[in-house]
Amino acid sequence: MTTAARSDAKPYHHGALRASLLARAAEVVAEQGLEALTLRGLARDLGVSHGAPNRHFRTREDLLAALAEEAATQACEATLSAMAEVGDDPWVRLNAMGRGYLKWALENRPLFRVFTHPDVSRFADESLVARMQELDSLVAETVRETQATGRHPHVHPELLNLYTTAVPWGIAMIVDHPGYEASRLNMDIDEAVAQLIELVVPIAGR
Amino acid sequence: MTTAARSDAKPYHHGALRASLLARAAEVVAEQGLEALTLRGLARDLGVSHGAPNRHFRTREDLLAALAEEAATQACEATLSAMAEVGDDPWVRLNAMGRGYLKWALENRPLFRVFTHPDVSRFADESLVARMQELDSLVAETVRETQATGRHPHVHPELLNLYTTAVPWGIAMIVDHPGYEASRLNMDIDEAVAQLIELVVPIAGR
DNA sequence: CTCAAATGTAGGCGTTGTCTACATGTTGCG
DNA sequence: CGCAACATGTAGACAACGCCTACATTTGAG
Repeated sequence: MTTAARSDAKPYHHGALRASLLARAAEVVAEQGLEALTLRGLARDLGVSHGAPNRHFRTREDLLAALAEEAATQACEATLSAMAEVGDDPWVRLNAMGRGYLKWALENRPLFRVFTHPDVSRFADESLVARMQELDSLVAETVRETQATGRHPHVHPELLNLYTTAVPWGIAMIVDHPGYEASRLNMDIDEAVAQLIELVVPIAGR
Repeated sequence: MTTAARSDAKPYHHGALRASLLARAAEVVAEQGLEALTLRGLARDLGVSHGAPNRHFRTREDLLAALAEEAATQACEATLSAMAEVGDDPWVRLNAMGRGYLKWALENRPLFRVFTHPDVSRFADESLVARMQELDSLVAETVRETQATGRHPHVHPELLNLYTTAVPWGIAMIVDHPGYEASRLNMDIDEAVAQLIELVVPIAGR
């Protein structure tokens, strides 16, 4: 189908090739899986030569790392901004973080799928890993505070932390997995997210 | 014990190439990721020619499907046999299924990683999908029974089911993810699994 | 024993990632 | 303005890969 710019003469330079590569890459991963993502395929889709992507991503792994970076940035931002909107009660804060993270994951499935993909996060660079660990530490600290105020006091702290973080992660993964019928979740997304997180960090009486 | 079972001279036939391919493939996926899995690489590792794997798996996807099949079979078996060891109380049954599944996942991480891998389960054939859906139905039915006897009665049934299944899945995914320090979980695995599942389906007083 | 089926080998074709040399726009600076 | 450095895209090469076909060797049923 040769999607090249049919109208006028195609300019020598694409203009925004790096951003276009990232956008198209997220689409391809979401639609056909990570294995279907090829630099040459992206180049074809965007109407440039097969070597052009090399100017922006020296290797395929560099492209994946950039995708993961973008996704992780958004996920952190969603989690932290949700936290910033509530007060100091650790239960309420933890609940808000869970809702913010899960809602972002459900509303940005292509990007979520990218950065949870085991073969993408493997290529994450240092700055990304550091940022994710910062978020993990914040969550772990908040989990500790909830436990100190009576949440499952008899459970090993690391296990409680694992359980708490596993729920948004697992839910998003399952809903995102091929084979899950999205029709099962044709309810209001905010209500669904609230009900789900309430199971993990109940804040009904607060 | 065939004529040239083992000796200095390499026999013309490998003898158990199909099983060896699957075993080595699970190792490679676990150690280097799915992208590092190549048919030619497996052939080299096993000392056969690059075309030999083609006799057993016509395409690379066929190999992945066989891997997923093996993993799903084991996961189902672990879940169902755990369920068979307890009585009829749906809470106890659901708890046992969760423990059986999670324990299997934690003790068979390479295989678990294979069949939860988004680009592997994509290649699952019909029989595998059918078997997995059978297990899902059984879990969903048990979740419904627990809810009918007082477990989170005000939550949307599909959401409760999602939450319940997400926990073992998410925990195993997180522990399995690159970057998680396994040292955090240097406790008895049965005790850890029991504490985790108890958070989801408490059976303390039963 | 005979011979067909099963299994492994060898080579070829097209695609991919990535390197290098070259071409073409863009920009900073006198 | 002119022009040199730079950024970006093109084109060709190479090795590795999946997968196909032709051929070689072993196994096993009759």
